[in-house]
Amino acid sequence: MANAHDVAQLAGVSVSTVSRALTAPTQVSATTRERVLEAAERLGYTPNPTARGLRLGRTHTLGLLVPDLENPYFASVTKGVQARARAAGYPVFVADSEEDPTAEPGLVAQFAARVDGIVLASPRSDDEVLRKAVAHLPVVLVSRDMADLPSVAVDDADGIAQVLGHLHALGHRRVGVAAGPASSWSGARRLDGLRAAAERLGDVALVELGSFRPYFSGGLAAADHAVAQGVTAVVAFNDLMALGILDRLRGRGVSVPQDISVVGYDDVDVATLVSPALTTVRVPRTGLGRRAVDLLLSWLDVGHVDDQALARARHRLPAELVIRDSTGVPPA
Amino acid sequence: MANAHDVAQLAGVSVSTVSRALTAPTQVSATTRERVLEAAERLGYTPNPTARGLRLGRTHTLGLLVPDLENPYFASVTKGVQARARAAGYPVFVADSEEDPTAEPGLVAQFAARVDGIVLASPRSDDEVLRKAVAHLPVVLVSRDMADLPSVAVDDADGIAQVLGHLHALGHRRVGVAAGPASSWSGARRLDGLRAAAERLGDVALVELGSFRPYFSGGLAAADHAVAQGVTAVVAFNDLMALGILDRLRGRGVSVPQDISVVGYDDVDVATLVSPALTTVRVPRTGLGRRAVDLLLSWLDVGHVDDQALARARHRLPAELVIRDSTGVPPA
DNA sequence: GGTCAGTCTGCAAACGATCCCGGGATGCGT
DNA sequence: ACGCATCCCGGGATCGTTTGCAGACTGACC
Repeated sequence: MANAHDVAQLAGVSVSTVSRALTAPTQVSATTRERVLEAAERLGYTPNPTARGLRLGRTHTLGLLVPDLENPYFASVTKGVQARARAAGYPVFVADSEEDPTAEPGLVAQFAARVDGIVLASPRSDDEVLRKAVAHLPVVLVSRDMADLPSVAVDDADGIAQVLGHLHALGHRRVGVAAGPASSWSGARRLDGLRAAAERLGDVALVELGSFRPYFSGGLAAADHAVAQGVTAVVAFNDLMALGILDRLRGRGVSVPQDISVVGYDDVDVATLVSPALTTVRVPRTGLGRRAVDLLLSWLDVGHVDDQALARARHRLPAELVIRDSTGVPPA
Repeated sequence: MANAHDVAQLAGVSVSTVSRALTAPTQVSATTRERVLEAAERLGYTPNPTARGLRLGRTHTLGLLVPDLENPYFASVTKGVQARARAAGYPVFVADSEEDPTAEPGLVAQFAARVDGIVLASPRSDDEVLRKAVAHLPVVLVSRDMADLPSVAVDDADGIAQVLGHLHALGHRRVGVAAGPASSWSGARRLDGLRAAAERLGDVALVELGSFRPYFSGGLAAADHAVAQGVTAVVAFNDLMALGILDRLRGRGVSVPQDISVVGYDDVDVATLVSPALTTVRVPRTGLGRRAVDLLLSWLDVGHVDDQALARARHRLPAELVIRDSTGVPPA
C-alpha cells in the first residue's frame, strides 16, 4: 500500500502538502494540488485510517449492538444503520449479544476505543448497567427510552391505538390481549397504549389472556386462551405470536376472520405469506436504524457529548396499521 | 481514557515495561509485572487499539460483506461470523451491498486498510472483479467457489441428492424443478446435483419448470407451471419459493402433499410456521459463518498470504434433509 | 575479586497521518 | 528600492503503542 510519503516523493512535494491537498484543498495552490492528486491517483493512495484515527482521536467508525441478528426486526434495524452509515462513509462494527444482557457492557467496552459512537438496540438490559457502560461515549438508543440519552423508537401507543380503533370500527367489543414478556420495554408500552385507547373508546372490554413467549409457540398457547375467553378478536404482541395463533385456531377449526379476528405487530415479511394474510402494524424498522445514525452523526458533528438539548432528543417514528385478511366483522 | 504512560507513572516504571508486562509477561520480573498489572487495573487501562494497529500493521479486526442482511440466510451467516469472531476477540465490520455486485469492490476497498481479513458472501458478483478487489487481503468466500481462494460452502450436490432420493423412495417419477436466477452460483450447483442424482437413479424424469425469482412471488408463478406439467412433486430453489408454491396450490385447490409434494431448500424459520410444514434441506448457515472465521483466523496466524495449501482450502459442510408434512406418496 | 552469562529495564525509533509554526517567495504600495 | 501583507510550502512535533538495542544489575564461578 502506498504512503503519503510515496505520493509526496512522486509529486515532488512534502508529506504535509500531500495531506493538505487532500483534506484542505484551499490551502494549497491549484497546480501543486493537481500534481498531488494525480500522483495519489497513480499510486492508488488512500490515507491510512488507522494512522488518521490515532492522530485525530476519531476513528470515523460506528458501532451497533443488537440482541439477535437472526431476529428479522433487528436484521432490519441493522440494515438501516448499515445503509445510512455507509452513505456517510462510516463503516460499522456489528455485535450480537445473543440475547444476553450481561454480555452487553463487555461488548460496549470492546467497542469503546474503536468507535466514535454506538447505536444500541437493547430491549432488556438494566438501566444502570447500560448507563455506566456508555458513560463516555455518544450513544443512541433504539426502541427504548432512557433518561438523558437520545433515542429513536416507534410511536407504539399510536400504532396500537390504530389497531383497537380498527377492531372497534368493525364492531368488536371483547378484545383479547396476548402480551409478550413482562420485561420488554416496548411490550409494556404497547399494553399501556392499549389500555388508554380502550379507555378513550369507552365501550370495549380488554381481556388480558396472559403473558406469552414472543414466538410462534407462544401464539399456540394464546390461541386456546382466546377461545376459552370467548373473545371476538385477539391482539398479539408481535407477528410471530399472531402466526402461532392463526395456526392453532385453524387446527381447532376456528376460522379467521369469521369467528375470530387476529392482529399482529411489526409486519415482518412472513405476515403476507400466510393465509389469511395478517393484519398488523408496520413499524419502520430500517427507518429506526437510519434515524439513529442520523442522530448519532449530528451529535458527532456538534462535538460536545454533554450537549443537553441533543442528549434529550427523543424521536418517535410513526407506525402504520396494515389491514389484510385476518380481521373482519365479529360473528353475529 | 488512561495511557500506557499514566500506568507507567503510577507503577513507577517506563512505558516499555508496561507494554511488556501486558504482552510479553515472561520478559519482566514477577514483582514489577504485579505492580504494573495493578496500576493498569486501577486506571482501567486498555491498550489503544488504534495505536496498536498502527504500530503492528494489524488491526485485529475482521470484515464481512453480505448482499442482504434482511435475508434470513445471510442474517444467519452474519450471526455465525459474529459469534466466532467475538469469541476470538475480533470485532467485525459488517457491510450490506444491497444486492448490488458493482458496489462490492468499493466496499472491499473501504475495508481494505481497516481489517486483517474479509469474509465474503457474494453469490452473484463477477469473478474477475472479485479477484482484483481482494488482491492483497486474506479473503474467505462463503457459499461460493473460486480458483485459488479458500471457501466455505454447503455440499449442495449431496443435499439435493437426498431430496431426490426421498421423493424417489416415496414413488415419485416425474419431478418438477423450479430453478432460481441463472446467475446464482449455488443455484447452478444444485441444478447440476439434481441432474446427476436423476442420472444415477435412472427411472426419474426431471421436468424443468423454468427459472423463477427466488422469493415468494417466484413460487406463485412456478406453481402454475407445476400443475400444467402434471408433475407429482416440485423441488424449489429455496424455501421462500416453496412457500409461494404452497400458497398458490392451496389457492387453486390442489392439496399438498396428497396431489403434489413440495420441497424447499435452506430450512428458514418460516418453514415450520406454515401448514403443511415444509419438507426442506437444512443448511448449517451459522456454521458457514463460524467455519469461515476459523479459516480466516488460522490463515492470519500462519501469516503468509500466499500459502498455497491454505489458499486452496475448500470446505464443504453437510446438508441435511428435514422431512416434514409437505411431501408424501404420489396420487395413484 | 574479577569476569561473564543472564536477566531486567529504559531509551528512542519507528508506524502514517495531521497540523502548528516559521520561512521563503510573491505582489503591492509608497 | 524597501516594507509589509499574503500565500504556499516544508520541518518537525505529535497521537499511543511496540520493540531493537544497550546499559545496569545480579549472581555465580573460577
